[in-house]
Amino acid sequence: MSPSRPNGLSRQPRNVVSRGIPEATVARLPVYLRALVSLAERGATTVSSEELAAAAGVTSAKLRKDLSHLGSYGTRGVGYEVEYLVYQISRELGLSQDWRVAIVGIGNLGHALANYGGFASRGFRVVALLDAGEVVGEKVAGLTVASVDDLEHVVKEQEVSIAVIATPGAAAQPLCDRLVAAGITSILNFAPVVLQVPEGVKVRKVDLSTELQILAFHEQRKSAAVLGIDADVVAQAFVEAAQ
Amino acid sequence: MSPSRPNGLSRQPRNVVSRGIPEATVARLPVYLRALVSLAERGATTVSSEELAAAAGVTSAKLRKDLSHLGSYGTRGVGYEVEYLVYQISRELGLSQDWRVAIVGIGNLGHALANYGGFASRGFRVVALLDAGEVVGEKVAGLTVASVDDLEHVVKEQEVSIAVIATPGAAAQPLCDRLVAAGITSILNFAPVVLQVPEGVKVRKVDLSTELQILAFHEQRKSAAVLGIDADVVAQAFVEAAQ
DNA sequence: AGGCACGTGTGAACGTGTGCACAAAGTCGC
DNA sequence: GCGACTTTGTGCACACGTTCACACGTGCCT
Repeated sequence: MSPSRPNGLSRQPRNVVSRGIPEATVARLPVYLRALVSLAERGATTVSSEELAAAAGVTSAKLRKDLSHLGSYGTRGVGYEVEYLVYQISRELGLSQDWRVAIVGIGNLGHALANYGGFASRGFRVVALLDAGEVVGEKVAGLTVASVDDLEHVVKEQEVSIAVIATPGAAAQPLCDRLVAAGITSILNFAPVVLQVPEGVKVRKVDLSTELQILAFHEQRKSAAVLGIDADVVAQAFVEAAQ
Repeated sequence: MSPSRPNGLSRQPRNVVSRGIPEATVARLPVYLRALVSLAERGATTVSSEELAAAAGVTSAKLRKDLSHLGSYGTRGVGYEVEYLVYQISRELGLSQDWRVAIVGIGNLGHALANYGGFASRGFRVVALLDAGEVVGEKVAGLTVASVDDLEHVVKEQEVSIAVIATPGAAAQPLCDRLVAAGITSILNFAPVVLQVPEGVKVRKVDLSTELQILAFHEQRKSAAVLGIDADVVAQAFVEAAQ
């Protein structure tokens, strides 16, 4: 039964990517990028960590540490050259190439996503729309909606590398399985379910009601705090009253 | 010059709320809740940490630790009673009360959000839609779209406690300022900008292209790894070629 | 040319989050 | 009722992330 194995083996850091860049930093790079582009449009040529941090909503120390993971792209006593930094972050995020995106599920949200201009702006091109309903055959945002029956074919034909799932919850998992089988390894999921995928497939989830629930939690705490009430005590009383 | 002050003072933990519950745990509670409701619909009355964890996409140890922050609601040797746990998590998240939500910006995304059924399901009620364009006066999802000119009035009249911003980037900050001035302290932001808000106001951001960029980063790394190439080396060569 | 002001890059300390492994606590069968 | 089995709740160790504070590089001014 071997009660205490040494088990110091097979430990691979999963949150740190390759030889570099912590996950938390990666998640912030897009924010920096947007802030930089915005600054560039306003004509700025250099920017200090303090300024950029303010624009991105983080502290300057965090920003500097994040950027230091990409290399030493700043100049001491001056700051960072905006254009050069835009280039470096874009490159690191892989935005030099064009990513071909398919949207699965053309309901309200799918429509909105298809028409959303923000995709094209930075390296993302929506190349396929898929649905199972009456929308099939219609033109949406310049593309004809294809049937999910042809999913495998469309994915291969259009060389899709990222899929966006915007279906009702029940349809998401089966479609996800088919996408994975078709070779997709990056999925952005808007459906309110936790997708089960094999190792090597990356899923990111965007969930509206989850976000609202987190806000509600904090809002509730605030209300209780204003009244000078310990929320836990209230909760306890509530439980007892309910019993 | 006092080279090393002890400086252990005025340190208040900001990520831990009140007397309890770590932020990371709060972010997962909605996921557990959904998994539990789904299980309940399938007729389950009790569930083990192992099962629930699988359904929620986390490890069982993490789940147990998360739930332990709410109290001891499980039974050793058996598991958790599904219905009771649903109740406890709902209560903790503040879903016992109805949250009144306003959506600002009724474009493609605003439409989709207004029609999204997932809101009503758990304590969230959309009570106001606001826009500045031609949509004003139209009926969307059973509500008449009001003008943003009346924002302050509508917020007060409808007792809005959470605002959702779904406008273009440029409009977001001014509207945010007005919402905050009108007393809103919880905002869900879909606009592609970092909102600046005073202390005490909680903003959560959902950003489609940010998510795609994070996926692209990992996808890029994967491609390079498959080819047996160190991505950093490629990047370096790329930089040199560009100079 | 030399000092000075400025701002980056980073080592070290701290706090938060995760994973392991097991004792405590409960149930079920006999 | 007692023992074997199951599963929770948690102490501990470690990994990750953030913050602090300052040395050092860079440009500017005299």
